[in-house]
Amino acid sequence: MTKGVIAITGPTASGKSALADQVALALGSEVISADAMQVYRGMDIGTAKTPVAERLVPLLLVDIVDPADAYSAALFQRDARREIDRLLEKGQVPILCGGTGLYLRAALDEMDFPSGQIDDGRRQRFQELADALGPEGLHRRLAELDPPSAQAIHPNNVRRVIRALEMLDEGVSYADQKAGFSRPSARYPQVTFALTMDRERLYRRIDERVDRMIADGLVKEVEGLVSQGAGEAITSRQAIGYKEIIDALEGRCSLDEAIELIKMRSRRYAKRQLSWSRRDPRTIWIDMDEMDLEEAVAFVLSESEVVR
RNA sequence: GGCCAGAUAGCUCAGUUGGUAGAGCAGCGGACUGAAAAUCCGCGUGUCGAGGGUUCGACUCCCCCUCUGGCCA
Repeated sequence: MTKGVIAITGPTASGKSALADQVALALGSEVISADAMQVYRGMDIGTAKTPVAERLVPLLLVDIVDPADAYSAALFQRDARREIDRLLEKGQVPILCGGTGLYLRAALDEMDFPSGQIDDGRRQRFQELADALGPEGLHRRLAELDPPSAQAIHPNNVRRVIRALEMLDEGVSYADQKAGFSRPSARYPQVTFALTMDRERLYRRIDERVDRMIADGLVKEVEGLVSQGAGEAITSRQAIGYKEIIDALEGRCSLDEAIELIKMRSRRYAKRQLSWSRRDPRTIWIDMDEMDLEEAVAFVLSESEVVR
Protein backbone atom coordinates (compact mmCIF):
# COMPACT_ATOMS: atom_id res chain seq x y z
CA MET A 1 0.00 0.00 0.00
CA THR A 2 1.38 3.33 -1.10
CA LYS A 3 0.58 6.30 0.99
CA GLY A 4 0.33 9.59 -0.78
CA VAL A 5 -0.92 13.12 -0.47
CA ILE A 6 -4.44 14.49 -0.27
CA ALA A 7 -4.61 17.97 -1.81
CA ILE A 8 -7.51 20.33 -1.26
CA THR A 9 -7.79 23.48 -3.34
CA GLY A 10 -10.48 25.79 -4.66
CA PRO A 11 -11.31 29.46 -4.90
CA THR A 12 -10.83 31.85 -2.04
CA ALA A 13 -13.65 31.75 0.55
CA SER A 14 -14.92 28.37 -0.61
CA GLY A 15 -14.12 26.68 2.68
CA LYS A 16 -10.96 24.70 1.93
CA SER A 17 -9.26 25.34 5.25
CA ALA A 18 -12.13 24.03 7.35
CA LEU A 19 -12.41 20.94 5.17
CA ALA A 20 -8.68 20.24 5.27
CA ASP A 21 -8.63 20.65 9.03
CA GLN A 22 -11.44 18.12 9.45
CA VAL A 23 -9.90 15.62 7.07
CA ALA A 24 -6.53 15.88 8.81
CA LEU A 25 -8.19 15.43 12.17
CA ALA A 26 -9.99 12.35 10.95
CA LEU A 27 -6.76 10.87 9.63
CA GLY A 28 -4.61 11.93 12.53
CA SER A 29 -2.40 13.99 10.27
CA GLU A 30 -1.40 17.58 9.66
CA VAL A 31 -2.18 20.30 7.13
CA ILE A 32 0.46 21.82 4.89
CA SER A 33 -0.58 25.23 3.59
CA ALA A 34 -0.04 25.86 -0.13
CA ASP A 35 -0.62 29.58 -0.14
CA ALA A 36 1.82 32.13 -1.49
CA MET A 37 0.77 34.82 0.97
CA GLN A 38 0.11 32.84 4.15
CA VAL A 39 3.81 32.07 4.31
CA TYR A 40 4.35 35.64 5.49
CA ARG A 41 4.51 36.44 9.16
CA GLY A 42 2.14 39.12 10.35
CA MET A 43 -0.12 38.90 7.32
CA ASP A 44 -2.94 37.15 9.11
CA ILE A 45 -6.30 38.85 8.70
CA GLY A 46 -5.94 39.68 5.02
CA THR A 47 -4.79 36.19 4.08
CA ALA A 48 -7.58 34.56 6.11
CA LYS A 49 -5.11 32.45 8.03
CA THR A 50 -6.96 30.15 10.41
CA PRO A 51 -6.32 31.61 13.88
CA VAL A 52 -4.06 29.39 15.99
CA ALA A 53 -6.76 28.79 18.59
CA GLU A 54 -9.15 27.46 15.95
CA ARG A 55 -6.79 24.99 14.31
CA LEU A 56 -7.71 21.36 14.88
CA VAL A 57 -4.31 20.07 13.76
CA PRO A 58 -0.91 21.68 13.15
CA LEU A 59 -0.84 24.05 10.15
CA LEU A 60 2.53 23.95 8.44
CA LEU A 61 4.26 26.45 6.15
CA VAL A 62 2.49 29.51 7.41
CA ASP A 63 4.47 32.31 9.09
CA ILE A 64 7.79 31.09 7.77
CA VAL A 65 8.97 34.23 5.94
CA ASP A 66 9.39 37.85 6.91
CA PRO A 67 7.11 40.13 4.84
CA ALA A 68 10.14 42.03 3.61
CA ASP A 69 11.71 38.89 2.14
CA ALA A 70 11.09 37.24 -1.20
CA TYR A 71 9.74 33.75 -1.46
CA SER A 72 9.15 31.60 -4.52
CA ALA A 73 7.65 28.48 -6.00
CA ALA A 74 11.04 26.79 -5.90
CA LEU A 75 11.45 27.49 -2.20
CA PHE A 76 7.94 26.30 -1.55
CA GLN A 77 8.69 23.11 -3.44
CA ARG A 78 11.66 22.46 -1.19
CA ASP A 79 9.78 23.30 2.00
CA ALA A 80 6.59 21.46 1.15
CA ARG A 81 8.36 18.31 0.04
CA ARG A 82 10.34 18.31 3.24
CA GLU A 83 7.11 18.36 5.25
CA ILE A 84 5.41 15.81 3.01
CA ASP A 85 8.33 13.42 3.30
CA ARG A 86 8.47 13.88 7.04
CA LEU A 87 4.80 13.00 7.48
CA LEU A 88 4.93 10.10 5.05
CA GLU A 89 7.87 8.64 6.93
CA LYS A 90 5.82 8.72 10.09
CA GLY A 91 3.08 6.88 8.25
CA GLN A 92 0.76 9.88 8.09
CA VAL A 93 -1.14 11.17 5.07
CA PRO A 94 -0.19 14.81 4.41
CA ILE A 95 -3.08 17.14 3.64
CA LEU A 96 -1.90 19.87 1.30
CA CYS A 97 -4.36 22.74 1.30
CA GLY A 98 -4.23 26.05 -0.50
CA GLY A 99 -5.26 28.23 -3.38
CA THR A 100 -1.93 28.81 -5.08
CA GLY A 101 -2.05 26.47 -8.05
CA LEU A 102 1.59 26.77 -9.00
CA TYR A 103 2.74 25.95 -5.48
CA LEU A 104 0.47 22.94 -5.30
CA ARG A 105 1.79 21.56 -8.57
CA ALA A 106 5.41 22.40 -7.73
CA ALA A 107 5.12 20.30 -4.58
CA LEU A 108 3.18 17.35 -5.97
CA ASP A 109 4.31 16.98 -9.57
CA GLU A 110 7.72 16.62 -11.14
CA MET A 111 8.79 20.17 -11.77
CA ASP A 112 12.40 21.17 -12.08
CA PHE A 113 13.56 24.66 -11.50
CA PRO A 114 16.98 25.56 -12.94
CA SER A 115 19.89 26.18 -10.55
CA GLY A 116 19.76 27.36 -7.00
CA GLN A 117 19.40 31.01 -6.22
CA ILE A 118 17.33 33.78 -7.70
CA ASP A 119 19.80 36.30 -9.00
CA ASP A 120 18.25 39.63 -8.06
CA GLY A 121 20.93 41.55 -9.88
CA ARG A 122 20.23 39.74 -13.10
CA ARG A 123 16.50 40.19 -12.76
CA GLN A 124 17.03 43.86 -12.17
CA ARG A 125 19.20 44.07 -15.27
CA PHE A 126 16.52 42.46 -17.40
CA GLN A 127 13.93 44.78 -15.90
CA GLU A 128 16.04 47.74 -16.93
CA LEU A 129 16.49 46.24 -20.36
CA ALA A 130 12.72 45.88 -20.59
CA ASP A 131 12.26 49.53 -19.66
CA ALA A 132 14.77 50.54 -22.31
CA LEU A 133 13.55 48.34 -25.15
CA GLY A 134 9.86 48.28 -24.41
CA PRO A 135 7.73 45.12 -24.43
CA GLU A 136 8.10 44.52 -28.17
CA GLY A 137 11.82 45.10 -28.15
CA LEU A 138 12.39 42.76 -25.24
CA HIS A 139 10.28 40.11 -26.88
CA ARG A 140 12.30 40.49 -30.09
CA ARG A 141 15.45 39.96 -28.09
CA LEU A 142 14.03 36.70 -26.77
CA ALA A 143 12.95 35.72 -30.27
CA GLU A 144 16.54 36.06 -31.49
CA LEU A 145 17.91 33.88 -28.71
CA ASP A 146 15.13 31.34 -28.22
CA PRO A 147 12.42 31.37 -30.89
CA PRO A 148 10.23 28.62 -29.41
CA SER A 149 10.00 30.42 -26.08
CA ALA A 150 9.21 33.72 -27.76
CA GLN A 151 6.49 31.90 -29.63
CA ALA A 152 5.01 30.64 -26.38
CA ILE A 153 4.92 33.99 -24.59
CA HIS A 154 2.82 37.00 -25.52
CA PRO A 155 4.98 40.12 -26.02
CA ASN A 156 2.93 42.06 -23.48
CA ASN A 157 3.72 39.54 -20.79
CA VAL A 158 6.95 41.27 -19.87
CA ARG A 159 7.27 39.43 -16.61
CA ARG A 160 7.35 36.07 -18.31
CA VAL A 161 9.61 37.28 -21.10
CA ILE A 162 12.07 38.37 -18.43
CA ARG A 163 11.80 34.98 -16.77
CA ALA A 164 12.50 33.24 -20.08
CA LEU A 165 15.61 35.37 -20.55
CA GLU A 166 16.76 34.54 -17.04
CA MET A 167 16.30 30.85 -17.71
CA LEU A 168 18.22 31.15 -20.95
CA ASP A 169 21.11 32.56 -18.94
CA GLU A 170 21.11 29.29 -17.06
CA GLY A 171 20.96 27.30 -20.26
CA VAL A 172 17.32 26.29 -20.05
CA SER A 173 14.59 27.03 -22.55
CA TYR A 174 11.28 28.22 -21.18
CA ALA A 175 9.50 26.42 -23.99
CA ASP A 176 11.01 23.07 -22.99
CA GLN A 177 9.96 23.50 -19.38
CA LYS A 178 6.50 24.58 -20.32
CA ALA A 179 6.01 21.45 -22.40
CA GLY A 180 6.09 19.36 -19.26
CA PHE A 181 3.18 21.26 -17.84
CA SER A 182 0.65 19.90 -20.27
CA ARG A 183 1.46 16.34 -19.26
CA PRO A 184 2.25 16.45 -15.57
CA SER A 185 3.84 13.47 -13.93
CA ALA A 186 3.15 12.91 -10.27
CA ARG A 187 5.99 12.90 -7.79
CA TYR A 188 3.77 11.44 -5.06
CA PRO A 189 0.68 9.26 -5.19
CA GLN A 190 -1.92 11.95 -4.87
CA VAL A 191 -5.56 12.90 -5.06
CA THR A 192 -6.56 16.52 -5.63
CA PHE A 193 -9.95 17.86 -4.66
CA ALA A 194 -11.23 21.25 -5.75
CA LEU A 195 -14.16 22.99 -4.12
CA THR A 196 -16.74 24.80 -6.19
CA MET A 197 -20.11 26.42 -5.65
CA ASP A 198 -22.65 28.65 -7.30
CA ARG A 199 -20.84 31.74 -8.50
CA GLU A 200 -23.21 34.26 -6.90
CA ARG A 201 -23.01 32.49 -3.61
CA LEU A 202 -19.23 32.42 -3.78
CA TYR A 203 -19.12 36.14 -4.51
CA ARG A 204 -21.46 36.82 -1.62
CA ARG A 205 -19.14 34.88 0.64
CA ILE A 206 -16.15 36.83 -0.67
CA ASP A 207 -17.89 40.14 0.01
CA GLU A 208 -18.82 39.06 3.52
CA ARG A 209 -15.35 37.83 4.21
CA VAL A 210 -13.79 41.12 3.11
CA ASP A 211 -16.20 43.06 5.31
CA ARG A 212 -15.27 40.79 8.20
CA MET A 213 -11.56 41.37 7.57
CA ILE A 214 -12.12 45.10 7.87
CA ALA A 215 -14.17 44.62 11.03
CA ASP A 216 -11.45 42.38 12.43
CA GLY A 217 -8.83 45.08 12.02
CA LEU A 218 -7.22 44.64 8.62
CA VAL A 219 -6.41 48.34 8.45
CA LYS A 220 -4.55 48.16 11.73
CA GLU A 221 -2.68 45.07 10.59
CA VAL A 222 -1.55 46.83 7.41
CA GLU A 223 -0.54 49.93 9.36
CA GLY A 224 1.62 47.74 11.54
CA LEU A 225 3.30 46.11 8.57
CA VAL A 226 3.93 49.44 6.90
CA SER A 227 5.48 50.87 10.05
CA GLN A 228 7.85 47.89 10.06
CA GLY A 229 8.90 48.80 6.56
CA ALA A 230 7.08 45.98 4.80
CA GLY A 231 5.21 48.43 2.61
CA GLU A 232 8.01 48.32 0.06
CA ALA A 233 8.43 44.55 0.08
CA ILE A 234 8.14 43.17 -3.37
CA THR A 235 6.04 40.08 -2.74
CA SER A 236 3.82 40.95 0.17
CA ARG A 237 3.09 44.24 -1.56
CA GLN A 238 1.24 42.22 -4.20
CA ALA A 239 -1.25 40.68 -1.82
CA ILE A 240 -4.90 41.46 -2.36
CA GLY A 241 -6.21 43.29 0.67
CA TYR A 242 -2.84 44.79 1.47
CA LYS A 243 -1.91 46.85 -1.57
CA GLU A 244 -5.37 48.44 -1.59
CA ILE A 245 -5.29 49.35 2.09
CA ILE A 246 -1.82 50.81 1.65
CA ASP A 247 -3.20 52.98 -1.16
CA ALA A 248 -5.98 54.16 1.13
CA LEU A 249 -3.59 54.84 4.01
CA GLU A 250 -1.37 56.87 1.71
CA GLY A 251 -4.29 58.89 0.44
CA ARG A 252 -4.50 57.58 -3.11
CA CYS A 253 -8.10 56.46 -2.61
CA SER A 254 -10.77 56.33 0.06
CA LEU A 255 -11.17 53.38 2.38
CA ASP A 256 -14.51 52.54 0.78
CA GLU A 257 -12.93 52.49 -2.65
CA ALA A 258 -10.18 50.26 -1.34
CA ILE A 259 -12.71 47.82 0.10
CA GLU A 260 -14.65 47.63 -3.16
CA LEU A 261 -11.42 47.03 -5.03
CA ILE A 262 -10.43 44.23 -2.66
CA LYS A 263 -13.76 42.55 -3.31
CA MET A 264 -13.44 42.90 -7.06
CA ARG A 265 -9.89 41.61 -7.19
CA SER A 266 -10.82 38.71 -4.93
CA ARG A 267 -13.57 37.75 -7.39
CA ARG A 268 -11.14 37.76 -10.27
CA TYR A 269 -8.64 35.82 -8.24
CA ALA A 270 -11.30 33.21 -7.47
CA LYS A 271 -11.97 32.89 -11.19
CA ARG A 272 -8.30 32.32 -11.94
CA GLN A 273 -8.13 29.70 -9.23
CA LEU A 274 -11.09 27.85 -10.72
CA SER A 275 -9.54 28.00 -14.14
CA TRP A 276 -6.36 26.47 -12.74
CA SER A 277 -8.29 23.50 -11.33
CA ARG A 278 -10.43 23.03 -14.44
CA ARG A 279 -7.57 22.39 -16.74
CA ASP A 280 -6.13 19.57 -14.63
CA PRO A 281 -8.00 16.43 -15.63
CA ARG A 282 -7.09 14.78 -12.34
CA THR A 283 -9.21 17.21 -10.35
CA ILE A 284 -12.02 15.71 -8.32
CA TRP A 285 -14.68 18.34 -7.82
CA ILE A 286 -16.64 18.90 -4.65
CA ASP A 287 -19.79 20.93 -5.17
CA MET A 288 -20.31 22.71 -1.87
CA ASP A 289 -23.87 23.58 -2.87
CA GLU A 290 -24.72 19.91 -2.60
CA MET A 291 -22.66 18.86 0.39
CA ASP A 292 -22.22 20.21 3.87
CA LEU A 293 -18.87 20.06 5.64
CA GLU A 294 -19.51 16.66 7.17
CA GLU A 295 -20.51 15.12 3.85
CA ALA A 296 -17.52 16.68 2.14
CA VAL A 297 -15.20 15.15 4.72
CA ALA A 298 -16.75 11.74 4.14
CA PHE A 299 -16.46 12.21 0.40
CA VAL A 300 -12.78 13.12 0.60
CA LEU A 301 -12.08 10.13 2.81
CA SER A 302 -13.84 7.70 0.52
CA GLU A 303 -12.34 9.11 -2.69
CA SER A 304 -8.82 9.13 -1.28
CA GLU A 305 -8.59 5.51 -0.23
CA VAL A 306 -5.92 4.79 -2.82
CA VAL A 307 -3.45 7.07 -1.10
CA ARG A 308 -4.02 6.22 2.52
C1' G B 1 -53.48 68.05 -13.07
C1' G B 2 -50.10 70.87 -16.78
C1' C B 3 -45.20 71.55 -19.00
C1' C B 4 -40.20 69.83 -19.90
C1' A B 5 -36.35 66.10 -19.94
C1' G B 6 -35.26 61.08 -19.96
C1' A B 7 -36.20 55.50 -20.66
C1' U B 8 -30.64 51.64 -25.27
C1' A B 9 -25.92 45.70 -22.22
C1' G B 10 -25.62 44.11 -15.08
C1' C B 11 -24.17 49.87 -14.25
C1' U B 12 -23.02 54.89 -16.45
C1' C B 13 -23.90 56.49 -21.12
C1' A B 14 -23.04 57.20 -26.94
C1' G B 15 -25.80 56.37 -31.38
C1' U B 16 -24.09 60.36 -37.10
C1' U B 17 -29.23 62.60 -42.95
C1' G B 18 -34.16 56.17 -40.98
C1' G B 19 -30.51 50.62 -43.24
C1' U B 20 -32.15 46.00 -36.40
C1' A B 21 -26.50 49.15 -32.11
C1' G B 22 -21.14 50.49 -29.31
C1' A B 23 -17.78 52.61 -25.43
C1' G B 24 -16.03 52.53 -20.30
C1' C B 25 -16.73 49.86 -15.94
C1' A B 26 -18.75 45.26 -14.13
C1' G B 27 -18.99 40.21 -15.93
C1' C B 28 -17.39 35.59 -18.54
C1' G B 29 -13.57 32.28 -20.63
C1' G B 30 -8.40 31.03 -21.16
C1' A B 31 -2.95 30.79 -20.40
C1' C B 32 0.51 29.77 -16.55
C1' U B 33 7.40 25.39 -14.63
C1' G B 34 11.96 30.29 -9.58
C1' A B 35 7.37 37.49 -8.30
C1' A B 36 1.65 33.32 -9.03
C1' A B 37 -3.31 36.93 -4.23
C1' A B 38 1.55 38.00 -9.57
C1' U B 39 1.58 38.51 -14.92
C1' C B 40 -0.76 38.08 -19.59
C1' C B 41 -4.49 36.91 -23.58
C1' G B 42 -9.47 36.55 -25.55
C1' C B 43 -15.07 37.50 -25.49
C1' G B 44 -20.58 42.36 -26.03
C1' U B 45 -23.58 39.31 -22.94
C1' G B 46 -29.32 43.63 -25.99
C1' U B 47 -37.62 42.31 -26.86
C1' C B 48 -33.13 49.79 -28.00
C1' G B 49 -39.74 50.83 -21.76
C1' A B 50 -45.05 48.68 -23.95
C1' G B 51 -48.44 49.09 -28.03
C1' G B 52 -49.93 51.16 -32.63
C1' G B 53 -48.81 54.09 -37.15
C1' U B 54 -45.79 56.09 -41.48
C1' U B 55 -41.97 53.53 -44.51
C1' C B 56 -39.19 48.62 -48.77
C1' G B 57 -36.94 49.31 -43.92
C1' A B 58 -37.83 52.61 -37.33
C1' C B 59 -33.38 52.85 -31.61
C1' U B 60 -34.01 57.07 -34.92
C1' C B 61 -40.20 60.15 -37.47
C1' C B 62 -45.73 60.42 -35.63
C1' C B 63 -49.64 58.86 -31.92
C1' C B 64 -50.82 56.70 -27.39
C1' C B 65 -49.68 54.34 -22.76
C1' U B 66 -46.35 53.22 -18.57
C1' C B 67 -42.34 54.60 -15.47
C1' U B 68 -38.43 58.05 -13.57
C1' G B 69 -36.44 62.94 -12.65
C1' G B 70 -37.32 68.33 -12.71
C1' C B 71 -40.38 72.69 -13.06
C1' C B 72 -45.33 74.93 -12.62
C1' A B 73 -49.87 74.51 -10.21
